[in-house]
Amino acid sequence: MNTHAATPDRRQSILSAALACFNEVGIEAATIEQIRERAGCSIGSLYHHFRSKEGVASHLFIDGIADLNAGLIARLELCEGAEASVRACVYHYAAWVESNIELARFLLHSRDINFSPDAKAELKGMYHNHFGAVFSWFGPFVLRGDMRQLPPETYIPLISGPIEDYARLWLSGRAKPPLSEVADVFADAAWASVAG
Amino acid sequence: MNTHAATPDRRQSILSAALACFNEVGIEAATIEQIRERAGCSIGSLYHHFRSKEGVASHLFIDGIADLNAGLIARLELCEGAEASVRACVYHYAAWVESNIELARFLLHSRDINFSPDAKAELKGMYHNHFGAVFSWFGPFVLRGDMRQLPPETYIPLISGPIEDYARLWLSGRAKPPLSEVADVFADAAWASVAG
DNA sequence: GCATTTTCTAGAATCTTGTTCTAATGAAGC
DNA sequence: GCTTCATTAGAACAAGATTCTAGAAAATGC
Repeated sequence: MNTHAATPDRRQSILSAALACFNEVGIEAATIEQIRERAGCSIGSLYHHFRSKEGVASHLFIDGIADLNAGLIARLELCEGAEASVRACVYHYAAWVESNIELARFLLHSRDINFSPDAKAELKGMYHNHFGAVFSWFGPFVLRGDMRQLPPETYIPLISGPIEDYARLWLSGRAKPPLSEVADVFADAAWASVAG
Repeated sequence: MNTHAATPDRRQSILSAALACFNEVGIEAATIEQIRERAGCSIGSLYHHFRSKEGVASHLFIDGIADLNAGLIARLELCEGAEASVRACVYHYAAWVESNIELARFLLHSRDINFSPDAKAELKGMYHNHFGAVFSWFGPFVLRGDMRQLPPETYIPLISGPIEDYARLWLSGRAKPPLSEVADVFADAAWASVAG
């Protein structure tokens, strides 16, 4: 019996297994043993690739946020004008959630990861860069008067808050209409709330 | 030495201690020992009052939601007309968070409690009643045309999503202006998004 | 009042589970 | 063939959640 094959994607299989386990029972209740079994690896292997259970969760979280954010920036750069940009935030969020359901469920469900100092720093840096990019994209629109001037911290809740909240409902099964079907409603509202 | 005095509010002191611990380090990282020490009780006492650590968390969560919801219903009943009612949702949320900061932090931070089947059922019932009450309050406004007709599941995200999102930012220190200062912005947006 | 039952408290013992440690395997380079 | 390094395995360990037993306070019945 080949007791251990150095599968190159062992790392990925651990992440997938962990994602499934976390979504099924929550991060805390998911045991290393469950993840190990599902990934078909040993405890040692798991701890070789990740510092800890939280480490696996952090990775999933950070990679997920990074992908979501990167997609938004890429999409914004194709937009012309304030309204298209604001609406793009909503549509991108909706589309991303629909094509990354499991990951989205994890991201939206788990605000409670005990990040390591490293992970915290990385996340903070990511947010800093992302918000920097987003604000320098939208800044000119505000200066030009295409968008209303509001307390800076309110733009993101106004634009993304509703679709994010709806996504949580939808992912948990408490709302039926798919995101793509209601995205227009939220895009309209987002634009109305920040239009100049 | 009096080894144990049956303090009548032992229960409450456990809840307070747990709330503080949960907010400081998260539910998972908070240990029973920390909670026990802070509450000044024994392990046995703690487990006498609550089924488990999750049981304590569930109680805090359920009581918190119940208070928040009850306050909204009470406030709605003082409102005249659609706009006042919609704005009241926002203002009530803002005011409640500002006067229940610790509890709000816990509620908004912890979507990840491993509720027992009992707690799940109770929560489901609570939501059912609450949404029932809210919808029967707003239903007439929609019928009368004072409010736009939209997919039913979208009203709550539209009205409460932004202020809730902002509250999370504010509670985590990433937004400075207090809720009471920005509540108007969100109330305006909420009304604009559902006005008939 | 006294007896009894119920609620509450205490802390040791247990059991689950996250993490560490040691050893062994395979692949790559020399 | 030898060395080195990444990877895997699983036993050993430790931390912490939960259970268990026993005893004290309060409540209840008489």
